[in-house]
Amino acid sequence: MKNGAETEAGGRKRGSGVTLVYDTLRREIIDLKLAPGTPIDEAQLAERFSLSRTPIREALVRLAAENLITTLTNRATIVSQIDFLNLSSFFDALTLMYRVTTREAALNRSAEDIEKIRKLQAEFARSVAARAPLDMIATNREFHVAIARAGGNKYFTDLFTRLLDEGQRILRLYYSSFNDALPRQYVTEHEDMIAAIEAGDVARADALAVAHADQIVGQIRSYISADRRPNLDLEL
Amino acid sequence: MKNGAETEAGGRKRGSGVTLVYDTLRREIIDLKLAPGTPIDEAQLAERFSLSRTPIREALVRLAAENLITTLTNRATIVSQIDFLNLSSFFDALTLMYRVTTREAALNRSAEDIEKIRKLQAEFARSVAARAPLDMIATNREFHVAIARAGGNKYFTDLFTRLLDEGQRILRLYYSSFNDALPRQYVTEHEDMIAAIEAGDVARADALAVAHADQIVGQIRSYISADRRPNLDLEL
DNA sequence: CGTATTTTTATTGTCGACACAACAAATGCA
DNA sequence: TGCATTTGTTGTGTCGACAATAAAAATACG
Repeated sequence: MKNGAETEAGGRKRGSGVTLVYDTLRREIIDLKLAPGTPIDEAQLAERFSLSRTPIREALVRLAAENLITTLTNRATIVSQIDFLNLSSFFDALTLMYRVTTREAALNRSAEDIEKIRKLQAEFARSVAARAPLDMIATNREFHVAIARAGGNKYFTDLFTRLLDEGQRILRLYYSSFNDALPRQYVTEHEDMIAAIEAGDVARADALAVAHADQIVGQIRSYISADRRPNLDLEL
Repeated sequence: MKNGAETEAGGRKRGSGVTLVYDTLRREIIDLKLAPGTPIDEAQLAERFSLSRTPIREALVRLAAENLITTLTNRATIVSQIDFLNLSSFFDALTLMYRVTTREAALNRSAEDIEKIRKLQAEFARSVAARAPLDMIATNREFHVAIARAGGNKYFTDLFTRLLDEGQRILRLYYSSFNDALPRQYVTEHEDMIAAIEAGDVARADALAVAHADQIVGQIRSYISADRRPNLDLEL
């Protein structure tokens, strides 16, 4: 082994290499370990994972399909830029999906669903208490995905997950630089949502989802206006 | 040339092969020329397009990412089954996106948008008049995508397009077997929608979208209950 | 004759090598 | 010096071949 972080080789099963590369890169991109714009070199990755370029390429195609990387034909492929120009569109979409998934959950939740959601909410509360923004973002995502799953509509869950993953990068970008004020408020909002879902109170679930989404959107918006980064990161 | 339909070779540009294969297969799958469950043979496609298996494979990965084909590891890859079990989830999602995109269009439409929409509506009307169900389905799709584009939210447009493409297969499955009663009613509904969008009447646009979606969903539902196919096509 | 086991076969997953395209550097010319 | 042209470099796109795997076929065994 050359060094801990760079070498991930070893006897894997036949189809597993692609998945490993895909999962690893995906995580690194979402966690902003690979900054937007970072060039991706196939040969380099091939060496890192002790694979040929073919499976690497396959993983990259999948990432490109998710719009996590951008391939400039015949030239480079880079980590996709975060699209600050369409931010309000994104927020609209996110808010809508917050609402829809929470409503559906209130309609269709089962006892096991509630249990799962509670467990994830506990994790979320722990992350907030520990003032760990990165964990908070991750557990918050899991919490809402669990709610979407409880709703039982795979199309909604799918669309929502996609949006959350895209948003993950935006969230990390801002939360990680402003980690003083971790919003404990979210914890109680989550508790209220669980109660509304468990009670099957669709209207209340909806209202809470709106409030929660507005909360998050407002917070990010205030970060953005307090920051000058979006103006610098404009795509060219 | 061996025969007209199977050979599509010739001097293409470097990166274009993958796109061609992807587009071609995508269309054939959506048009049900390749029935759900049809096995996909890489070598066979390689020969058909006069390419090596590598670019074919890349196209297949992209189709798999869109859930149009299903790859059974190490064994076959087949055209994805249509998911009749989650049909009502699908209809819920479709209805929601009909509403949202039509609303947004009423808010943000420009004069050019309206022009484009009208042009596509004219095509749609022609297809209905010509009693050409396949054209009707295609132009209907384009009509609604244009509305979504006019809304200006790329996330909504993207999600909606994805749903429409998935639905395309369901629509074709039923419309092509019941092509006696081509619903002329849709044409006037479309006209009303355009009027509401142009007038910026969000509430009316929303109501029309709901009615339109219910219309379509109801029609497909009645086809399904009049048919025994869904019970036969259960996945195993 | 039916079942378990081996062999064959078909097809995928992976590899290393090469061809090509775009950019960068170097060179030639005015 | 300023610009056009050539050459070099880097990294992608494509290829043909090989290895692994799982189903089907063939064989052995009760």
